Amino acid sequence: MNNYLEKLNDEQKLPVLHKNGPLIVIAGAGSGKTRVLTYRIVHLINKGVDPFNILALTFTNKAATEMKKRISEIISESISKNIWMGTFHSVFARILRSEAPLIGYPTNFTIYDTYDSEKLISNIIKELQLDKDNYKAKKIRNRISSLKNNFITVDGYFKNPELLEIDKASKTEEFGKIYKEYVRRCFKACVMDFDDLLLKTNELLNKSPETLLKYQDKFKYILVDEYQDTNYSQYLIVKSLADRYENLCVVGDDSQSIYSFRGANIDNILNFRKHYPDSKSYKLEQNYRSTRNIVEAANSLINHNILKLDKTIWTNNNIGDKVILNKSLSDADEGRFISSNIFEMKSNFYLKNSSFAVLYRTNAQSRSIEDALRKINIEYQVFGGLSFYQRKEVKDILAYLRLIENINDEESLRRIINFPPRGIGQATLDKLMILSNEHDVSLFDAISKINPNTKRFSTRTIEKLENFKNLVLSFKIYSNSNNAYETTSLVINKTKLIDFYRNEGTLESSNRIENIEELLNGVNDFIQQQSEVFEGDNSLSKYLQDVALYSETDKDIHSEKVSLMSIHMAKGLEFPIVYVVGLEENLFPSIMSINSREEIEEERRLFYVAMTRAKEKLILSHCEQRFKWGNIIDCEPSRFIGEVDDKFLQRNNTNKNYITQKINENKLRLKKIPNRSFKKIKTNTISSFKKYKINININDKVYHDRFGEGKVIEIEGEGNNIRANINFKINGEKKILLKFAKLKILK
DNA sequence: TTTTCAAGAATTTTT
DNA sequence: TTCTTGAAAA
Repeated sequence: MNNYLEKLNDEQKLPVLHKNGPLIVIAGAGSGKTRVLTYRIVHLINKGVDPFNILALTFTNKAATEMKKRISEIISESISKNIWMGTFHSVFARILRSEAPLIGYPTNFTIYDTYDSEKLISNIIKELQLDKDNYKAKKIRNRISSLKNNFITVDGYFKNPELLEIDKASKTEEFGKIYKEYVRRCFKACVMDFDDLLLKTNELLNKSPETLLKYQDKFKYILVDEYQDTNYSQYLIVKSLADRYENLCVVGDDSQSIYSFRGANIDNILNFRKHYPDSKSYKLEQNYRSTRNIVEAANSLINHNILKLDKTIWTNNNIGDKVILNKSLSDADEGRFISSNIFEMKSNFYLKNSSFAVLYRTNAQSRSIEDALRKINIEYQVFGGLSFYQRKEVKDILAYLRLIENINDEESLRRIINFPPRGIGQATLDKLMILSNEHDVSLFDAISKINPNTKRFSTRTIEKLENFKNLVLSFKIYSNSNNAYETTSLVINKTKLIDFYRNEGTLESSNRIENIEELLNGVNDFIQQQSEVFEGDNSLSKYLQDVALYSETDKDIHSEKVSLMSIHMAKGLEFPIVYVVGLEENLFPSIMSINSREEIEEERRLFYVAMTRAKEKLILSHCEQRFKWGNIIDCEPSRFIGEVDDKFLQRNNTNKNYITQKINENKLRLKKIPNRSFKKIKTNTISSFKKYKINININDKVYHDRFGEGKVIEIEGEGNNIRANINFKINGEKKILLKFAKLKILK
């Protein structure tokens, strides 16, 4: 045990040494917040607190892992592993896994993500025969989510005249009906959505005083990171758990509250002193991360916000370069500026790709940056957007797995009952739904309730349904005595999904096959990890639990790649060189937020977060025109640019070749750009493709790993789509995408 | 029931 | 532009 207290400055030491009772730490960007949390936990343990009695709630799983690692380095891993640490969602999912029966749920409940919930809601809207122009599934889901995050149940909704009035005014009088049915269906399917993990935890703690007491006694010390982004439900949970001992430590920065769309309530942090009158308040104001220019530029921006706690962030660091402000003609131009700038800096300062991050307001903006980086072969990694686990083929296989685990899961069943096609269409599904309501059983169990005499189903259909049922049941039995990897392999083999995609033979299906293989590798990694953990659990059930709460923020940053991500995703991270792109009105601040002062303030905080990610250099960028849905749109510079004090800015005037660039760009646009509708996971396949491109000719004899020996008949397509029609000796004629095929040319 | 095709809609951030 | 949805054809 080294002397950790020496590694803290005076203002950091105070909250670490604070003994019992509530405390709040207002920690400016880059002020060593994680360090304080880490050392406070170490200090508590040092002073005799049992690690079993500590609960630390973080914003991402990665942050938890990171903190655990740091603690392990100071004290031993055998001690630190006993601390409960994780996101609200994962910690309380874990608790619900054992306590769910107390609120009528089984322990093997499935967790729905946003997409699943929306699907279910849109089904309900259809069933209730509501006008879908008025009742948009997405909006309804958001509304349900925000009610749940404010701990307003269905009953609470119907008892609240104001809420009813709102729905009446917006012509969605039936909202309550949808909410009620949604909750009923989730319950019936043994499903919780993200918001339920918090809402049901509150229900559990309210309903069962013994359970509340049990966890109050267990978690004698509670620490909450990123407190500014907690919602009301989370506030309630923390409040009930901390009620007995009041050893609650919350850390956050009101200037970095950026999740109100997810229910985050900045009042939680602003009113902490009111909620806990006996609490002590500490401030961390010294920034260790960024140069003085960056810190002060960011300060000058955030000073435009009215709603904030009083604090002054300062730094002892070097003054550094001024913040660069770039103006480009178009989004493509902006991409080119960034890629060439990265290239230049890399060679001037011997930097790794991982020193750079490009941050944007919306995920869609990554494309122009990706294109530009790809063109000059700079490796990059995109975070967020369509994540791996949201891809169709991956979700399909997960749906099989989830159905195996929880046979009542309605959405998973709907997803795969006819995929790959087995002749069970909408009409059959509708009838099955009626049957399930009649007998009050799940969709899956409704199959067993079919009575051949009632003639609702044809014999042919009954047979198909029976086959499906038996297939799933055989998977289920197999999974009881086999691990997650073996079960997943079995599912992939028996459903012949890879063959299904192989037969399609398109570039897209090749991509899908790759992703399925990637998923299988992921399951294998999981098995490996579990084998290294004491009493590891390699069951399907454990795997699904892990996957449900995995998020893009948990993804590792690759040391040889430039990071591309939304600003939201960049929270908590830092990079030597940061580009913030698309600083234009209606984009940043978003067009959705320009109508209210509060929302503009949140956008400003978002920009503040973006700026303070940078350690050495910060480059801001905006364009005059942007390509959007096939149209060119003129863009005004963001109001935020003008709010950064000019003395910290240096305007970039490198774009001398405006006109030639514009002409070239238009030429490019006229040329049909190859279809890029699928995002790549592995960026390196592109470069390997280039090598193949030229090598193959008609009449070449080739060897393919799967199909064996064959002869090239024709070559067609362009760019990424180049395909060779090959006649294989054993497998016959097949179209192969050169981008992915590992072909050997035989002499 | 499945496949195909055309018209229409959508554009914010995520556990 | 790209994705979704719905109707018509097979």
